[in-house]
Amino acid sequence: MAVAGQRRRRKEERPGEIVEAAFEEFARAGFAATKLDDVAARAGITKGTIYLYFPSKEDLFLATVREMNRPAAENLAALTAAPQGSAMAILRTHFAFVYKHMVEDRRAREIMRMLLAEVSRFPDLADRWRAEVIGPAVDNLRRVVRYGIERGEFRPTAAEEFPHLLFAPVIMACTWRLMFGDGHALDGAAYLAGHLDLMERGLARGEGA
Amino acid sequence: MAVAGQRRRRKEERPGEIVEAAFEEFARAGFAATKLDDVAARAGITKGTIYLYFPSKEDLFLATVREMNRPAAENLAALTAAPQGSAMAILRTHFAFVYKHMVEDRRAREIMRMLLAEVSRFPDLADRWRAEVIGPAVDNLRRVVRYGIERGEFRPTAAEEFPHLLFAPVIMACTWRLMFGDGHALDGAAYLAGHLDLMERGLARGEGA
DNA sequence: TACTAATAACTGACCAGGCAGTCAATAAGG
DNA sequence: CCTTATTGACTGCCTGGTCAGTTATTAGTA
Repeated sequence: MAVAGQRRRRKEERPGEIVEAAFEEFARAGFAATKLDDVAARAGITKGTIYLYFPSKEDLFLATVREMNRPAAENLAALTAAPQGSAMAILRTHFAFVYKHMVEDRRAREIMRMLLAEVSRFPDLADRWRAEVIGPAVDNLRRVVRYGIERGEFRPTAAEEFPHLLFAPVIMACTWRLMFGDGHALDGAAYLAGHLDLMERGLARGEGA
Repeated sequence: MAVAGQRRRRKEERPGEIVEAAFEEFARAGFAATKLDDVAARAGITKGTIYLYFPSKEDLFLATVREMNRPAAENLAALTAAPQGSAMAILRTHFAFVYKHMVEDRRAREIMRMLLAEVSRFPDLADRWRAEVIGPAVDNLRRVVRYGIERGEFRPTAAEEFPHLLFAPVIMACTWRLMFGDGHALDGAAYLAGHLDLMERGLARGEGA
């Protein structure tokens, strides 16, 4: 938010500032209800300036979602190393990381809300998201489950076909918080610990097998 | 969708038909992007008639969400009977039911989308939904878990504090389908079976305890 | 250093179209 | 023929998008 009054030329910083402001407005009100004048005001500029950098409201929205997704896609890459050691230990650190980045980070949550709300208007957005973020995440998780099974640490379960079952509590916490606000947030260490505990017992090879 | 041409007076049926049409339009486009002319056209009437029965677009939206929620709230009541027999058996029938009504029923899914998308515009909507639908569902689930623990069938787990952990795969399937469309739907019998299997092993009292 | 010219980032006033909400006129039905 | 459900044309506001003009900044000149 620039100081009012003085006019400045800042070709380099503008796009980022506009996207940042747009994210806040789109997350709050949704695509249709967001006014570009409000976005401009939040970025400390006027509506005309937005059109110097983005050809239309739709393009601004697409750019915003893509930009906000970038860190998720990048962080994901760090998780695809070849597994070694206890599979359960890998899952522990994996989910600790995922909670940090999907439940506690407001941006990731709001992206989910925006995508859910606007899929009908931007159909390819969800497809891209699946291809670039969610798909790899699922594959990654599946790899760890397989590794655990091969290693004799886990029994064979549907989690191999549907790693989503393991991931589900993350989405639940995410959705809960989106729906009922930070005040009723569900997570915290106890929730994660409970998730991991149930998962461990659910996956573990039985004592007598 | 009435036949075009003839004009009819149907005071009794109108509100229901309008709400039905409004649901389709709101679910498709969201609150802000929905045009009352489109709702009217879908209901086979004109915009003016809507205002005979609903004072504003916002009121129509509220009525729509409330109306679509009614079956969920009613069905829920059937599940609150005093538990008896195997706790796991109760959970099985419970989740079979819930999948039918939250994942396979398009309406329930779309309601979730609408609520998620419009919470910032209708803050009390989510609160009411929590108080009347979700809250009781969570309590109900918690009761079953407690019953299983008291009965010695389940070990004490975080599922007592967070029944959400058990419910999470439902939300996951729901969200997945909302996001990626029926074509990529995740559910089916295998998913539910896998969910139940992991849950059973996760909750079960260990062999040697 | 000071002054000028050229460039282009930025503004703000302005349309044009769209849509929520209104109401006098119309016609269905008893 | 009287009541009232329904219509559809109308209004006023709102907002995405435009563009001629303004001004910060840089390059060039003395």
